[in-house]
Amino acid sequence: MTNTTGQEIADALGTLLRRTTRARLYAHLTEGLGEALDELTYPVLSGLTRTGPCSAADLGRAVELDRTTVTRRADRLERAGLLRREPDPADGRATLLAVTDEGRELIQVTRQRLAARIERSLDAWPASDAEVFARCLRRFVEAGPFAED
Amino acid sequence: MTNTTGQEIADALGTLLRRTTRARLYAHLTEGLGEALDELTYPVLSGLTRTGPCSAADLGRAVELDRTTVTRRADRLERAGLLRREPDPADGRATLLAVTDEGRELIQVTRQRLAARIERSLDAWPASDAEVFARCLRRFVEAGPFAED
DNA sequence: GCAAAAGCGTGCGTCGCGCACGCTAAGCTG
DNA sequence: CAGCTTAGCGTGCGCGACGCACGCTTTTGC
Repeated sequence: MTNTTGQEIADALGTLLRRTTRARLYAHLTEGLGEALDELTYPVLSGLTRTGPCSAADLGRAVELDRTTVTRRADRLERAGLLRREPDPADGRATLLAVTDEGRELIQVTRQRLAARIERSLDAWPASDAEVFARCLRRFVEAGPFAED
Repeated sequence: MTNTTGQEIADALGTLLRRTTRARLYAHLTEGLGEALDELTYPVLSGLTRTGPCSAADLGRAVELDRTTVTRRADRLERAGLLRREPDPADGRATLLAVTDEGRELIQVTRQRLAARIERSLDAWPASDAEVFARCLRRFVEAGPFAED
C-alpha cells in the first residue's frame, strides 16, 4: 500500500536530517578552510553565490534569515576576505554583497568535498540505480512537499 | 559519468536541507499542538520515543545534544505533561526520562502529518517509482555518506 | 520641493547553550 | 566495613547569536 511508502520516506528523511544538521558535518566539510566559514556563515556565502550580488535584505529573504543577522554574518565573511561590500551604483542607499574569488573558491571546495563523499558511498551501487535515485531525489525536491510557498 | 550524479545528489540534498531546516516547517507540523512542542523540544521528545526510557545523558548522546541542554528542554516537556521523570529503580542517582501517553500521541500526530504531506506530493508519481525511490532513499541513508561514526 | 518610504548599520534586551560547581549515590579496594 | 573515587544530576554564570527598534541617509511619489 502507498501508506507505508510515505511513512518510510518520512522516517528516512528524519534520520537523514538528524544526521546532517549536526555541526560535525560542517566541521568536516570546512576543515582547514579558515575560522570564518562555519555552519552560521556558510549558508550566507553559499546563498550569495546562488543569488549573485544583491542587498542584505534580499539575501535575507532568499536564505530565510533576518536582515540584521545577514549583516553581522557578512561582517565576519568580509573580514576574512570571502565577501565584498560595494555601493550599489543604481541606488545610493543600498550596498551590494558580492562573493570574492577566494570565497567562491572555498564554496566550491566544500561542495566538491560533499559531492565526493556522496560519490564514494555510491560506488557500491549499480550505476543505473544511482542515476535513478538522483533523478527521483531531484524530482522529489523540486516539486515535492517542501517546495517554495 | 558518475561525477555529475554525485554533484546532482549533493545539490538536491542542499536545497532539501535548506528548506526543511526552516522553523516554518516545524511550525506547520506542530500547529495547534501546544506551545511546548517546537523545533527545540521536538528532537528530544522524538528521540526519547526511539530510545525508550533512559537517562538525560544517554538521550543526549543519542540526539547529539549536551546533557544540560536535554535537561532544560525536558523541563519544558515535563511541565507540558508530554514527558515524565521517574527515579531509576536500579540506580538511585539516575532519573529516567519517559514519554507520557499524551506525548506519544503528539509525536505520532506530527509524524503522521509529515507522512501525509509527503504522501500527497507522491500521488502524482507512478506507484512503482515512489516505491523505488523510498527503497533507494532508505539505502542511501542507512549505508550512505552520513552513517554513524 | 517636501513628506513618506526604503535601505542600512548598530545598541539593547532576550534566549539558548556549554562549562563548572556542588551535591548525592554507586562502585571499588584494602 | 570504611573511605575514596567515579558517575549522574540539576543549576548558576558567562558567552554568543538573534530580532526589534532606533537614527541616519537616500530614493520615490505626490
